[in-house]
Amino acid sequence: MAKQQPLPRAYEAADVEKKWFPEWEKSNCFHGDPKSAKPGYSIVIPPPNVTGILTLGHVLNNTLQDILCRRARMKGFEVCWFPGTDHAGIATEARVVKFLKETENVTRDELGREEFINRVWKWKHEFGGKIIRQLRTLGCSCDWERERFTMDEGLSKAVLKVFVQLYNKGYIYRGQRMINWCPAAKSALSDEEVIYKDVAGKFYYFRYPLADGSGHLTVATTRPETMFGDTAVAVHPEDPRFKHLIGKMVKLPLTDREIPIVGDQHADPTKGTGCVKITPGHDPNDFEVGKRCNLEVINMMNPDATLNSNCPAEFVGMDRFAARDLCVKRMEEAGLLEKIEEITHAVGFSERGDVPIETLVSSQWFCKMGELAKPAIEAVRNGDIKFYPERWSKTYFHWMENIQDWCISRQLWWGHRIPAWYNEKGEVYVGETAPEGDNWTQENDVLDTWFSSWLWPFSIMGWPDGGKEEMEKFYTTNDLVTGPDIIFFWVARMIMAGCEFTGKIPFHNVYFTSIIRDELGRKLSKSLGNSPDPLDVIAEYGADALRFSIAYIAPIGMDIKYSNEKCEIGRNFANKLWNACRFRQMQSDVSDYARTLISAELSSDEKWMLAKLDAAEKLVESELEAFRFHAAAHALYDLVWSDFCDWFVEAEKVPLRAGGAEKERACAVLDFVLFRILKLLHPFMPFITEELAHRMGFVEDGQFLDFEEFPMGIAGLPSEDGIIAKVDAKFEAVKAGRFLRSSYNIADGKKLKFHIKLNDSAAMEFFTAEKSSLMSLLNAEDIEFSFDAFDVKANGAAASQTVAAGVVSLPLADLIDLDAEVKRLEKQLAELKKWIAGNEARLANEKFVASAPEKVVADTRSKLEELKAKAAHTEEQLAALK
RNA sequence: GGGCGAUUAGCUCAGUUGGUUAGAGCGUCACGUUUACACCGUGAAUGUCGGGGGUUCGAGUCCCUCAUCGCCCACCA
Repeated sequence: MAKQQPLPRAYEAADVEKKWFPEWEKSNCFHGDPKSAKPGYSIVIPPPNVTGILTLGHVLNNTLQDILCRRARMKGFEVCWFPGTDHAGIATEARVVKFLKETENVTRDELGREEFINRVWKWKHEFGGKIIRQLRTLGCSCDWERERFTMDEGLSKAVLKVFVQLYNKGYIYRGQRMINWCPAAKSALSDEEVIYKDVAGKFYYFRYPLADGSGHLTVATTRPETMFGDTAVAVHPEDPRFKHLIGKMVKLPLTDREIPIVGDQHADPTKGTGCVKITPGHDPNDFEVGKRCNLEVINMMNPDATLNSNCPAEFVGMDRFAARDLCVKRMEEAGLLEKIEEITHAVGFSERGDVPIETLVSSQWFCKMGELAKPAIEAVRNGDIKFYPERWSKTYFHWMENIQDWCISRQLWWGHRIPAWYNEKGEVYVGETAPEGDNWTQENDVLDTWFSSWLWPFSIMGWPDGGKEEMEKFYTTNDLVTGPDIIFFWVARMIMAGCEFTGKIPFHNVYFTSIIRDELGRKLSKSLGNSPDPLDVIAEYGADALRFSIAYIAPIGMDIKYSNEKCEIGRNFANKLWNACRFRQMQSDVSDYARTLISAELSSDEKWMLAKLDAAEKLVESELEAFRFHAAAHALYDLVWSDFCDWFVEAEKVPLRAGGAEKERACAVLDFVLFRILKLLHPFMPFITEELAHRMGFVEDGQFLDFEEFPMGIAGLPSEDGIIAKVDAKFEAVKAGRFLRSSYNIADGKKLKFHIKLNDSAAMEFFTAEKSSLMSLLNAEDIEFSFDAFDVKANGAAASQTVAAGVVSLPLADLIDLDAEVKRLEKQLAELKKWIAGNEARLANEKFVASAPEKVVADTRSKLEELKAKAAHTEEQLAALK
């Protein structure tokens, strides 16, 4: 055994946590060796943005992954947790553009493409990946040697290979289509990057005069400024009000253009005015109408959402919102504004830029997804991949079964440049390397960030060129832990990529975490200022406290309402554990029994404790197996605080006081239990458990808890039938005695005499044997056992409480309030009678007896007997007092 | 419009396939410094499990319905 080191009085997390991470890294604890003989276990981290800093969302996510990894390590797996970061095209480019403006007052375009990209790399080396360092503070046991970045050479190679492969297969194509455009990033976006928000808006009713002067049509729109892109007005072909007008022309106000009235089923006679202005260049529906009716497509906007030269002169260069106001003003002046209605409507915003997006027709690269989705749907449907909670598979199927082509090109510089080249003849060449000859120019666009992220589970291992051993050992990965908000962006696409490029699913289980909100249920965000910095929280409470608290409060598949005070759960728990160990150290040096089951005779309390521990170990294992982290945390909390500290440690003070062999045995059991608790708790609270395991001398220097066996039930548990019930009955009597004491406001410190009436000789034997234990737990001066009720006539009044084993009485001749005591007993009796009546009625019901399971009926019968006995005791006490 | 989720003690939430008296933490109240721990101990109080209906011997748990809140998806001028 290692020598134990004394513990300070209170647990100070900071020093301990600072100490262990370097130790673990120095000893290479977290390295996943593909050559190992152990079975492999792997997780890939959801790569945080390289620009990112640690948030509570990351804390939750990575704590859970760390719990899984450390547990797997303890269970004997060769564990590899692959860490890394994502280049996050739009976010990073925007971040660096801002940085360069602030520091050097230069713009992206002034620098030029090559120099700008250099600056981004420079920024990345200097400021990026902060989050990776912060994850260590949290204790994450990633294989840090394997940190990767989505723009690393190897991962970029994977992107090119995949692009070319899909292009050659005919899945990737370039085309003119209606896409989502972010005016802030000045780039195309995928459908998933558009977030719809309900905002207050206005519905403008405009009059478009008929060209022949015979009147006007009224159209309603929320986007007046797009009228400069109008190329028709549509009415329903069967609408009696307007069908005769089809084929006529209207004069487009504020312009000198005339546009036709067309008949199309898109115009719904029941909505608005029944007439719709058609802007094929800026609305997906209108685009379709345009195709059907052969209309011209006019783009009336610049990339930054100012109006372009297709608009009247005074509008050119004007921002879209300013243009809207001016447009309305001009219409009003022209007497063509009929009315304005206030409405709330859904407007698409850019996820990153947080500005309203524009839909417009543009030439972009797309990836057909239909065929890719098929095996990915099947993998989830047939259970090869399981979602936790399962219901997310519904969301997955819905999206996958209606999957649209993916717009993968972005008009950015930071990212994987599309490996396509054009020549003067208008030919296109797509390949992993540039074509021969110098008349080729490369495509300017880069790929969507997710086009590299979807390859993460295998590109991070070295695919396609390297990483053969890693792929062999660690791919398919075991579990993925991520938020449900990126189920489309990332999870679904990874499954498709895994199936397509490796022929294997990328992971077996997906655990979707909760979303963390503030106390008021609002999303955490920088702008609201309700997003606590986890590093501040760690500084105040400790990383273990934060980890444990967040696991403890994280329900499966629901939002978490978080506040810093919640971390008190974990902090107090850590302190409790610390002091339990400190108490043990105060008794004697730690024994050798910590690693082996004790062969000596055990007390009932000790057998009880081992049985409880055994059950808790099995429970924690089964909960973790089902990804029920919070249930596992609760089981641990109850085991340590309630079973171990409140009952067992208090009970063991008797043998500890007795000294000699008694004390030795008690210490041995305490050590055995404590060591197993530390191991069980280690995945949740790695720092304090490691510290205590070493300080207690359970683990030698240079050894670590990660490589101790994870407790999953005690082999060779010394069993005794009904031991838990027997000891529980003793504890029930203790509670009853304490209740009586408290009812009369007698200080805990005052020694009292108790009388306990026992039901039968078995109880008598057990309670008599446990007398010193009972006296200690009750702080009694003496306890008298008897088969008879306490003799009130001879000894004066007493307060009594009926329990399963009999009746606990506290003689209080002088103090007792007879009336109050009678009232209390009558109340107890009335309650008992109520339950008796209920149980009797149940048993009198033939259908119950006939159809309920035997065990339920038997339990009801024995419960009834117990209740009747209790009632009889209570009546006896009552009679004696009267 | 479609889908999903939530509604249990003052607050935050557990409650696995229906089974006897629905639990915990925080907060509240009372007592307390006896060999760990005041980041503590002992005890107490508090619930028509959102409303209504149904299935069942038995419903917080299953079904229907309504209400409120939240999220996701959907092309709606």
